[in-house]
Amino acid sequence: MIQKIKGTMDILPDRTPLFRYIEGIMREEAAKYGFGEIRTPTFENTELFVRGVGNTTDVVQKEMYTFNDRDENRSISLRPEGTASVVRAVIENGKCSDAMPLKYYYIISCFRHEAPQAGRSREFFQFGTEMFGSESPAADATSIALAASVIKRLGLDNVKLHINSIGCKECRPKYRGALTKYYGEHESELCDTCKKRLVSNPLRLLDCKNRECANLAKDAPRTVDYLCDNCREHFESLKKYLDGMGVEYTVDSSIVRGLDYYTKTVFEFVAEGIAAQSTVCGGGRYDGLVEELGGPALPGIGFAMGITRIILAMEQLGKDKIEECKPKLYIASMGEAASLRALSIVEKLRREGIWAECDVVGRSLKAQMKYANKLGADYTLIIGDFELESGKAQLRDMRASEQREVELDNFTI
RNA sequence: GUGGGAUUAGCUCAGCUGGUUAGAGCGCCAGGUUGUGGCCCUGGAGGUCAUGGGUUCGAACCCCACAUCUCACCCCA
Repeated sequence: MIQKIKGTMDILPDRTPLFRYIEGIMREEAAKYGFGEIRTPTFENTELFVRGVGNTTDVVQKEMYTFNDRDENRSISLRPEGTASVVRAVIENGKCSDAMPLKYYYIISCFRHEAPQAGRSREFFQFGTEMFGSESPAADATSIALAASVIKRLGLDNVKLHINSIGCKECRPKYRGALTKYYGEHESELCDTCKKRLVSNPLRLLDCKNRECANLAKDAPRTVDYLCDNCREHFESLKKYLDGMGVEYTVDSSIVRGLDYYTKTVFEFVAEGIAAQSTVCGGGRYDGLVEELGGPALPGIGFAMGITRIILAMEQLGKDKIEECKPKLYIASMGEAASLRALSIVEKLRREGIWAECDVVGRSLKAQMKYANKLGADYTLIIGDFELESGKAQLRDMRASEQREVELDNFTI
């Protein structure tokens, strides 16, 4: 047989209710916070992601699904994340002239060619938001509060918020310098990959899980000590907003995001007790991105929440069991005439909005009763030739195991 | 991309140092008398032992390759 592509998944009817439940909460919360849904194409010009996500990132360098368009021979890519497309759409649709802020959310699948493991697949689902046009930490706090609200409603008290500030164009180089200097003095103690990172991306040294490196990170210079006045004020103010809004957090100087566009605020919601991919939601501010992609100098902030990682966190708490809807009524029939009648009654009830089922495979009465039981039907109506003639039938209450006679043409359950 | 573990029925797994027709539980289907579910009992269907090579008189079992899953690194949601 032809198998599915590595790192993709089939989600069957026993699991889709959980996805719908989670996505439903995301939509409701987003709406409450004034975010409107935006839908953008699954694929875009490769250049959009190269410029938007950053051409030094692993995501762009080695994880994108990139191919040439059949008739125009241009390079297009499956989206590896959602932000770049939204920024593009906002610019392209002239939304930069609207009243600020602009608030969008989306629930999409993204694609990255990575080695699959727990909480990571090649096609993955995320809930994301983007908010444009406000430099104020109040905007950051609002976005974070929305994410926190979704997590709270899902009952994930094993998920904690970590925040940090990585500064702006002004202060980041200074911090970077201090960090390079500090780690340079301890280069011999670093793991091999960190030695490389020292040159390529020193910020990433901070969250290396290697024991030696993690020890060094404890005494490493912290971003918050190198922020320029503007960034420091912004961060301090953000904390006040979060305090005032009752959003709990811890400041975690090891948080660095891997996409190039982040500035100032960065944050992660981390699930405790999950082995590897424990970051359930990640986001931050990206003040230069809109301009980078050809729009006006519009600040922005957003986050992305991994739906399958959320499910992992829910599973850990045993909160992943979502009750499926059950048919209220099952009609068991015997004989062709009764089957015809069963289908017509079921169809009528369905049009009235009642959930009803009947036999469509030609099972025996006993087997139909078993099936009704398996479906979890509340009631079963039993009809055969005798009932068709008399116009009356037995309606069985499956839970109470009692039955009563009802009019075939006019009965209620 | 780099390592470790795994792959036997729809699902979860047994299968002794290679030895005839590969097993269990659950699930599915059908029965346990004439038109009534859940519990119990009986029976049945269902497997080219992931795939392709190799070693051997003989391979689910040993060797190689490949695929997928899984765990970790890397990176990220």
